[in-house]
Amino acid sequence: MWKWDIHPFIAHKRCSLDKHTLQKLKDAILSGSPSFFASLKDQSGLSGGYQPESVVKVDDDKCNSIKPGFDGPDRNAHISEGNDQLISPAPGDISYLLPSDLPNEDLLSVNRKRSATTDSAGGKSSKDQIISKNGCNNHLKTVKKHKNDVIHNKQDLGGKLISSGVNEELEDASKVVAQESERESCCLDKNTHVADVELHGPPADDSNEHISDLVGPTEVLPRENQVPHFDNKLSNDEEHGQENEIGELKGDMQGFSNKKSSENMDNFEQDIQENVPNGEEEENLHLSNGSQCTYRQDCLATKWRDLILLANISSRILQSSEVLGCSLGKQTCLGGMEQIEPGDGNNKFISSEALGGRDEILHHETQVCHRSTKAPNKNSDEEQGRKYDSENVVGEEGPCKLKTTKKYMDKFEQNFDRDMRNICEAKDVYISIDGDWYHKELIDIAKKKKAFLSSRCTYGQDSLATIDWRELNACVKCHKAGKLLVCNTKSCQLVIHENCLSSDAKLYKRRKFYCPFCAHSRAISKSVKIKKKVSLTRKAYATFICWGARKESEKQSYRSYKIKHFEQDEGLRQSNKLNNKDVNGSTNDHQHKRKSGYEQAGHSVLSFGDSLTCGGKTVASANGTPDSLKKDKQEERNTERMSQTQRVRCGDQMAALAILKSQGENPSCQVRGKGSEGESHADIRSRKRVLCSPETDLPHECNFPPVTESADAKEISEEENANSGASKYFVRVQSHKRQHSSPTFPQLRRIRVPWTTAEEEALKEGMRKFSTPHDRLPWKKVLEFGANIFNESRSTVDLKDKWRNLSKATPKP
DNA sequence: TTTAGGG
DNA sequence: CCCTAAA
Repeated sequence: MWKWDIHPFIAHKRCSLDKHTLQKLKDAILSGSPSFFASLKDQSGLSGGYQPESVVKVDDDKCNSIKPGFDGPDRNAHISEGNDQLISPAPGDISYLLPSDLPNEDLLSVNRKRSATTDSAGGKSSKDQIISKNGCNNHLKTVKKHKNDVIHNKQDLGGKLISSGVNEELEDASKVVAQESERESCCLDKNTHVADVELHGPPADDSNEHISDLVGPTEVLPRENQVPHFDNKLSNDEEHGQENEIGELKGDMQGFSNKKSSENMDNFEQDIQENVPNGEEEENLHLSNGSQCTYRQDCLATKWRDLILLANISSRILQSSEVLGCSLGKQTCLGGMEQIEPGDGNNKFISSEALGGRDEILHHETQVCHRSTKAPNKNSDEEQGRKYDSENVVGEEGPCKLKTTKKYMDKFEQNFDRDMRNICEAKDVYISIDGDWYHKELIDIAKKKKAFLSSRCTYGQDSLATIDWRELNACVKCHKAGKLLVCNTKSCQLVIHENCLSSDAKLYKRRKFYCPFCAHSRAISKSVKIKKKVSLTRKAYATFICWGARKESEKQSYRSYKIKHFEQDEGLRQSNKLNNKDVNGSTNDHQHKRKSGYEQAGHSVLSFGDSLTCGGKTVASANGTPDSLKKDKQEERNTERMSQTQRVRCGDQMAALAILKSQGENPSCQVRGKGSEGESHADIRSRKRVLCSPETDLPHECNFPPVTESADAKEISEEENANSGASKYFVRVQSHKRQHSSPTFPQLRRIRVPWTTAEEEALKEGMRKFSTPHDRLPWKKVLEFGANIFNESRSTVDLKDKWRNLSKATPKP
């Protein structure tokens, strides 16, 4: 009996026995031999053998209150025996709050109270007042008052209690308890009591006693560990001595500590009041007030257990206080929900929700209590069953607790993970993209959502499991049906009334409604996408600048050659196929030649390719889409034509690098490319190219396919040629900025620019002017001479070649 | 860097 | 047009 709840017992008795018999039983218990109670105490460890008194007691109170119904009663009995007056009034009130302590007394006192509103003739004035005023409903309030009163009384009247014959043990325990209780206002009834005590002043013996009685040995320790925070919160005012202990515990439950004790208390009280059903109370009164008390106590105990479990879980899981708090609240909520009547339950829940955090817990507890009260009459069976389940869990010794806790924890984690996955999947979240921020944010949302949903679970369901509110067709917030907004996210089960959104409903579209969680995470995802796009465009921009800056110069051809070979021979990814097609059709000869050339050149090409792959991003770049390839081709060609100013290029390149760096790009790629190229290959020129060529630097993410010279190019050039002597494509930009080029692959071969007659004439003219017999032909001078006439793409080499061709065509014998 | 020359 | 080599 001492091990476990008295609930079942009481309930059973309640149902099976008539009032008279019950009263007898009560009396018997109350008048039970002290030794018996003493033994209970000893065994339970309440009296002091076991645990650190202070700490243990508090926990015990809560825990024990639930299970060791006996202890409470016994002790109470002791107290009550001598002090009916004192005890019955005040204790009775307290008993509601406190689980086990008062059961017996409660029975008596309560009965008295209710049956004869002014039962406690001997009771203290305060007590009497309370009782008489409030009756059953006031339990909570009364409790508070009583607590206060009790405290005061005890302090003031403490002598009475003591004198009344309260056990010294109790007193001691009570002291300890009181301290603890102060700390741990979290405890259900006790909380209120404690809180009151705290608020009002130093804990009184009475309160302590009650608490101590309630406390059970087994649970004391665990709870302490877990609950500490509560204590801290609540205990702000008066518990300094316990700070040490508390401090230890604090670490665990930070999440809980946030709320304000005062608020909590107030809410708690309100909840209690609200929760206590009048009718039920009356019924209970008839049966036995004591039983009610016990039930409450049990409930409280259950709550307590839940809290502990939650605390454990929370502390272990994620270390996120928020989550923990939520989960706790949730569990508690569960208990309350099911059997509470719609009206009461809803109100309670809402209020609790609004309060959140710690308040929630308290409320839940309250709810639970409430439920319990009702349960006996209506759904006693189910209720009891549930209670048992929960209680068993709770009631188990440390190890068991751990087990269950673990179990819950695991479950919780699983659920959480699942939810996270869902959320992420549903929202196409780029978790790993740009740093941790999004990731964290999304996870945080997921956590909170999870916690939120769990906090709405009903008692019967697995507290840690997620409830599908869609199926329930009930508002997540108010638990009522009606016109509900269903979150558009598939994996999201959130259903809520528009009115329950609390925040701007305008934010949410009715037709395509996303719950606040999903909406926010979606928004984040969007921002991520946009950000990604920005980064891409930025890269492209940088690349563009880079390219523009890049100097093609005469070596341009060289590079393109190289690249071409690279693509062809290397079979550069998919792009090759396309390119090959085009190339084969139009420029077979060239390819072959180039191929051979490539071989001769050595592995420079290969190395180039490697350099591209540096940073691991390159590979992707190789793979391009055909369309993009074509587009890019032109651009690239254009670009190449234009380049000729190295200095400019270098400057621009630097700028581009800077940009890339600013983006967080790893410039290593560029560096690497340079290094590897230069070192591994004898071909200086190729190396130069690599170094300078922005291509290497280009972010491959752009996915611009490599451009291959193809029939298209020819066509284009020809067309242009037809249009005008000089094609824009070939414009050699001497200014700093070149025409844009695609950031992709280097162009294989520059576009052929047919010579115009004007150019030919200029060439002839120039040659006439500058050529000196027996001297090297001054192509450079000629070029400069006709700079304004020659196509920008013309180089000295071109002039030479052209001249040669002209000479061939029209040999001057 | 400029030129010459082979392809 | 491209590429290499020599000056």
